[in-house]
This record gives sequence, C-alpha cells and structure tokens, in this order.
Amino acid sequence: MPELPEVETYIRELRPQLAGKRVVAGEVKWPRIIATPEPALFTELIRDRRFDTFGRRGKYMLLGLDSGETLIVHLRMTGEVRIHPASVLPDKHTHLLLTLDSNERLHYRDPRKFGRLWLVDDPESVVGKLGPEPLDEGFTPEGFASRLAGRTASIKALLLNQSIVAGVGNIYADEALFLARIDPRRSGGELSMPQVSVLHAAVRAVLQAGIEGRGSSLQSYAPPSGEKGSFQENHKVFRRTDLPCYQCGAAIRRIVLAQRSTHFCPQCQS
DNA sequence: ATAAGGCCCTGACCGC
DNA sequence: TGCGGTCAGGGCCTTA
Repeated sequence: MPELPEVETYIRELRPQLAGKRVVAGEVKWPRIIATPEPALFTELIRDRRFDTFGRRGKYMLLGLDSGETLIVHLRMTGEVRIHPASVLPDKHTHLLLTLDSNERLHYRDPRKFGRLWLVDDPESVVGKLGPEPLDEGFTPEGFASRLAGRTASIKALLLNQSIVAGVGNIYADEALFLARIDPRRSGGELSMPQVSVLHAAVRAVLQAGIEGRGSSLQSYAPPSGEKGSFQENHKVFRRTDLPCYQCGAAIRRIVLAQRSTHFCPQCQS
C-alpha cells in the first residue's frame, strides 16, 4: 500500500504521537510479522525502550530507540500503525501490541500479513541495499542513468526496483512516467539522456507533490491521524483506465507489466 | 548480474 | 446468499 509519500506522512504523524514514550510490554500475536530477532527476544529487547528518533528510508520507517537500537517497520500492502488508548481492544488483524507508559498501546495491524518489523542495532543491515533517496542530493540524473544503462527490463519495472531508486511504488511510477511522457513499456537502458533527466525530475516532482498532499488514500488507507491524504485527487493516470487523458483526451490504457497494473496514455507517452 | 514468475495472505468486488 | 474468479499501493525467493 504505502509508497514514499505515504511513509513520509506516517513518520511525520507518528512522531508527535510516540516521541518520548516508553514501551512497557510487547505482545506478538503473529510471529512471522517479526523478521528479526526471534519474537521472544524481540519482546524482551523492546521492553523499557523509549521512542527517540523518527526517520524514513525508502518505504521503511526507522523508529530509533533510546537504547541505540532501531525498530524498522515496512507496511508493505496493508500494514497499519495506530496509537490507541489502552481501552481499545485489538481486532483479529492486529499482530503486534506495544503497551506504552502513556496509558496507550501501539497496534500493528495488517490483514494480508505482508508487512514486517525488524529490531536491529544497525539499520543498514536492513536498508543497506536500497538505491538513493529520490528527494536527496545524492539522486542525480547521471547516477540514475548509470543505474539504467544496459538494462533491458521495462522502465516501469526498473522504477519499482528499490535498488535503482528507493521509495517509488506502483502509483508514483505510473504518474512519473506520464509526467515525463515516457511509455512504461520502453526498456530502461534505451532511454536517451534527456529522457532520463526528464524522468528524474518527474519522479522527484510526483513524490514531492504526494508528500504535500499527505499521500494517496485509496480504499481504506489513511495515515496514523486517520485523516486521509488527498493526492489521489491529482492522479493523472493511476486507476483511470478508459477515462480520457487530461492532456489529449485519449482513453487511458491499463496493461500488466512486471506483474503490476500499469496505467498510461497511449497518445502522450512514447 | 539480470529478468521473469511464484509466492506470501486476506478482503472487496463482480458476474452468475 | 453463495460461489468462483479477479484484483489490490510490495518484495523476497527461485529459476533460467
């Protein structure tokens, strides 16, 4: 579900809700949700830790604890973090509960159980393989071009590859390709340098706009405050199959690329 | 090293 | 109402 703008919104909203609070107890209800360490050790290690720093890398949330360790959370498709009063009971999709010293509990909820949490000393052990942060200085047109060079896979598939650039998912990949007027089926390695530059700027622009809209809220997704994001109102192609392109009026097409639904304007994007 | 496909899971939705 | 099929914003693992 969440991509970079949604995860960034998550971190911004979790910070005021969690900062300085201490974990009194942890309860893991679905062990596979904890990637590392073993669930028993996880609950032992997180007890008495205070939430201290709040960061993001790609689609991963980095919750720094006062012990120096980091609780890493990836929501994947349907993960959800909420801070509720202690009186709120977990539902059947709640897989982790952290009791806080504020008479509240952190609920990790995830109907599809794809999300994962890690408790580690060094976050790099989890996020070290990611490509550059697209909104940082380190993401340059030249660096982007060198990562695409020689690749035969579609540019859509390559945008979804987190080791090329971190944080782009299905929505923002389609939106960036539309903004850059590039056909998602083109192979990444055959794009010209000007096209790579335009796409680089487009990726940054759609992610920045996504953050400003506090993310896209499709279906039931909402950030921790419960107040939905608005960027879905600005989608130009995503889930607009058969609707007219805002640029040229042609019908937006939906195809499958890299096993993911892909939306584009057959007229504007080549 | 790269690319393609399966797989992990459950719920919502659609047509019959 | 029930049933089967499809779809869902992700990424790891295996295979070729």
